[in-house]
Amino acid sequence: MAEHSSPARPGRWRSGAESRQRILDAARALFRENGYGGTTVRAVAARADVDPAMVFYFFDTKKGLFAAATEMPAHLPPALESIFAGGLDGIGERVIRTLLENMDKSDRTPLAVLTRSAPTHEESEALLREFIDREINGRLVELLDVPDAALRVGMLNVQILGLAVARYIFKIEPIASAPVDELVARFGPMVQQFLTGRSPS
Amino acid sequence: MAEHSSPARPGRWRSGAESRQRILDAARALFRENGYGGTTVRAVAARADVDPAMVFYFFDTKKGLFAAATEMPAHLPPALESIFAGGLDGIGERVIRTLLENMDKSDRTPLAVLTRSAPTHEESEALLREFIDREINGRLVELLDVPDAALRVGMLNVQILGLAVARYIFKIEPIASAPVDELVARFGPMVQQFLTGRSPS
DNA sequence: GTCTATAATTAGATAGAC
DNA sequence: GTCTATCTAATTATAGAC
Repeated sequence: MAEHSSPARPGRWRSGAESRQRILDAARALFRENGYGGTTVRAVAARADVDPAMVFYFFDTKKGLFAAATEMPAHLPPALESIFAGGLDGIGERVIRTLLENMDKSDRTPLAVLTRSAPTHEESEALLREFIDREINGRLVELLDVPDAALRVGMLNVQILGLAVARYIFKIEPIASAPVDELVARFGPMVQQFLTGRSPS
Repeated sequence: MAEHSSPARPGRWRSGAESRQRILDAARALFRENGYGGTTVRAVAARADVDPAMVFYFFDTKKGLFAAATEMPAHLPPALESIFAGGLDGIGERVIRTLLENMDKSDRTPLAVLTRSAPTHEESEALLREFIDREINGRLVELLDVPDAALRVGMLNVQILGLAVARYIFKIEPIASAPVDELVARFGPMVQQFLTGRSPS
């Protein structure tokens, strides 16, 4: 929480871009904590230390702010590349590690934001499902090339959502405090098994 | 959605208990869909086809309504008994089947309601964690009797939350539409393995 | 770009008639 | 037990000064 401390250009204390960024950061935090309905534009403005009217200036409507705040982080897709780059071998460990490392350090945690909030039921579903389908499921189903690939990938989705909710939203112990390596060691081989192991049927 | 059809006692169309029940049903549905902040007392009343003032008459405040609506269903604890009754043998299948069968038919789905909604961040955490800790984790940790029991049970929590979110909230396919038997066959042995199998460390 | 002032709406909650 | 009417406060959103 650094107070305004820009030494350059006296008389023009904050750039528009900085205000915009402060608003986005505040919005993401509040949407994640209180959901869409539970978050007010005024609260976002107060936390960002800007005037409520500025929020509408930049994002027009509350929904516009939500859409901007829940945009997927730019640095996640590159990380996803490295998951698939190595092929199926060891993909269980890689997917769990990539997920945890990104969500641990990310302010955005889009999964957490979306699970908690959403202007409406349908929009929330669409946003999250589209992202997971496009970035993970589709490519993984191709890679697996087995008849029950969809179900196996579905099981991975359960792990992703379960970890996100348990670790970041409800902070259920010991999952919330476990080191990444520990969780990778536990979940990685298990994921590897149900993705690439023989079918139970 | 049966319309008022009580043949007894003409002139007194709805009992207080019935109105109370209608309000609770409507509240659960809306809290689950839109969260606490996104649900208005007026909307609940409209859906229950009663006057908004009635909601306050029965539950005093919006929070009181939420507390009543998210009360754990009475028929879930008995079901939990049967999970533990059989001991560790086959407990993986039993816990997954019990969870799915109860949530599939329950209007209450406390997990779904709680994951989505909550008056505040902290209350939501407390409610859900307390229930899971008391009804599942504590007893299971005892039963396991191994040094890393807490982590193994934590992994089960991840499965429970992941299944709940994927199947009931975001309806991610093919998890959402898969028959219970299929999911039990997939998740059951996996759960059994990480609960009672040898430690990976 | 930023703020003041305020319009328009909607929320939770109460009083009291029936 | 149920409804009408209403109060108060807070919310989204806009207009316009600086």
